[in-house]
Amino acid sequence: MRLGREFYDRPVVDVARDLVGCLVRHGGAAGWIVETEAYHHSEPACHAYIGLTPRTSTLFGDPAVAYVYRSYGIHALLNAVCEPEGVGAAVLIRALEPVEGLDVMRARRDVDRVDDLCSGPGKLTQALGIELDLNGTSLIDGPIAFGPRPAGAEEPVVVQGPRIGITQAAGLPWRFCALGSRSVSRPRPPGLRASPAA
DNA sequence: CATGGGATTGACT
DNA sequence: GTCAATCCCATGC
Repeated sequence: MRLGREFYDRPVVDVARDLVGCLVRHGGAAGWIVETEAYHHSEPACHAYIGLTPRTSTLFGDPAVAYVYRSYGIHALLNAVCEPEGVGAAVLIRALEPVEGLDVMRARRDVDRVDDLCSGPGKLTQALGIELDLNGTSLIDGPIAFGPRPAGAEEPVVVQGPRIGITQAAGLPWRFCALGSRSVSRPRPPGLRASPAA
């Protein structure tokens, strides 16, 4: 079962929050989303901020499509395009908790520890076998599948904080994490300040 | 056509 | 904590 087009055709921050706890499947492996970030063309951290170019055409296109791009020359990062056509917005999938196909993930990543398989945006694409050729493919009937949290599964406690690894618009609290997951890309979840009494 | 920067990771001090 | 690796593509000459 997959999330429908209407799930993505909404404000991108809402989609980012609601994706935490959902399932991603590709290449014989799957994991629960435990960390996401929202990006929107109105703010400078988003690739779509510069406007419509060949690179950003996926972001401005139909929702329910995968936006995959290369970061730092090395890593493929997976996003789900949101909001109506003409709005450049997407949710970056930053971390998963491995659920299925652990052996395939280990073979692709060449690491053993479960917590290291998908605990970062570049790691999870490698673990799932997602590369740039999947940019622009449909999330409705394409190779990458996003599924809902199973009925009856416990709803994750989602904490919200500032996005990671960016310099522009760093103050926007558009990052969402499942509280308590050991697979988030940064050890300390946002909102949990290890603050001794001041 | 040359250049520079980036939504990262892993290795090393 | 620091730092290099390395590819795509937007921008500028």
